[in-house]
Amino acid sequence: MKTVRSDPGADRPRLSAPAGRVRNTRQAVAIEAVLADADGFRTAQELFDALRERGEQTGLTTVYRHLGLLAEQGRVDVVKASDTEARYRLCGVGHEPDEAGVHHHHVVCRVCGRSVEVSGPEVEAWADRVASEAGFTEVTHTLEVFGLCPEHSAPASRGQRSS
Amino acid sequence: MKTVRSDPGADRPRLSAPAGRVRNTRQAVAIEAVLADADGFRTAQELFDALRERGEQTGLTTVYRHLGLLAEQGRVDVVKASDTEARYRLCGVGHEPDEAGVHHHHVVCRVCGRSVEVSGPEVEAWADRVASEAGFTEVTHTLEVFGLCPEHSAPASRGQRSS
DNA sequence: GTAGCTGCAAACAATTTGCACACCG
DNA sequence: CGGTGTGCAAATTGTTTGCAGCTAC
Repeated sequence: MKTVRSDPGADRPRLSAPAGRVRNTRQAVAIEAVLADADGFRTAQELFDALRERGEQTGLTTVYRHLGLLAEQGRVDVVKASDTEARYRLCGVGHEPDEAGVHHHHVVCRVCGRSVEVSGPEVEAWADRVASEAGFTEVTHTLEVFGLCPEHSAPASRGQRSS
Repeated sequence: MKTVRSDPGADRPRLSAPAGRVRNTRQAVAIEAVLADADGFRTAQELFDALRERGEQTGLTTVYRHLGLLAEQGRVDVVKASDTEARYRLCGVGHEPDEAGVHHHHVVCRVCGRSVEVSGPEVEAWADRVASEAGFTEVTHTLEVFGLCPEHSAPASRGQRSS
């Protein structure tokens, strides 16, 4: 299972590199860059691959390490698309050291991994309510929505698309 | 040479062995039995262990096999409590070959694994709505709620989380 | 009697960790 | 320079698969 990614224009302008507390190493910047470049969720392997395309021979280990670090800091969101596949994505929302990020969820395209960030107060409330009704406390929840983005939606009953 | 299987006669407590398509083997019955006995989510390992306690020397492989089979048939629900841990639980709701089961979610206790089944039409609707608004189709979602059941909730100490 | 189960061990895939070396600051 | 970041390879873990024998029907 190899996703053939033809990334046209592998040229990447220097975007922000606000490492913060991590050393400003080439790899750290590259990883955040490739993460920022992908507006969808990607697996560590995909990121590693993308990194290589850029000419950055980063090690898979390092990718994982930074991914975990970023996730811990709340700078990336993680979803588990399948049993053994975790997908990461840069998260631009506030992430105070204390905050750990605002609670939100994603609608992820099953084909391209592109995603939309959504905050659903109703869902939070619902989860809290049903759990409380059952006598549960310290309620947390995980929620991910998957689907096909407009670009990859199969024409069902509307007009068929030529391409 | 395999394990000494003390099978005095054909002593088979038929609790619920409506396998349907699986052979009515001792292991199949035992697995469903132990699954039915546990009213909470359990890992394959835990089930395997419980099986042993009953004197059924079932192999871990077989447990996984039946678990996967049952999950495929919609007779068990699966939640991924952690990255690499899947937990299974018998599900009593209808499961037509076409239906694939009624969509529902669970509130799972982080301590004992006990769970409550909940159906949240609101959430389904919400997920559908936000996804549609984003132009997504073929929407599916995964949602699990974790917490502490009344039995494991701290009655006095309210501020338990400090980290 | 035969095809489908069972189970042990080896295979697997994603992720983590140990350890030696390179680089940032 | 000092310590942190890096990377290769080996270790881990939960789950799957191959294959020979056993069992249900």
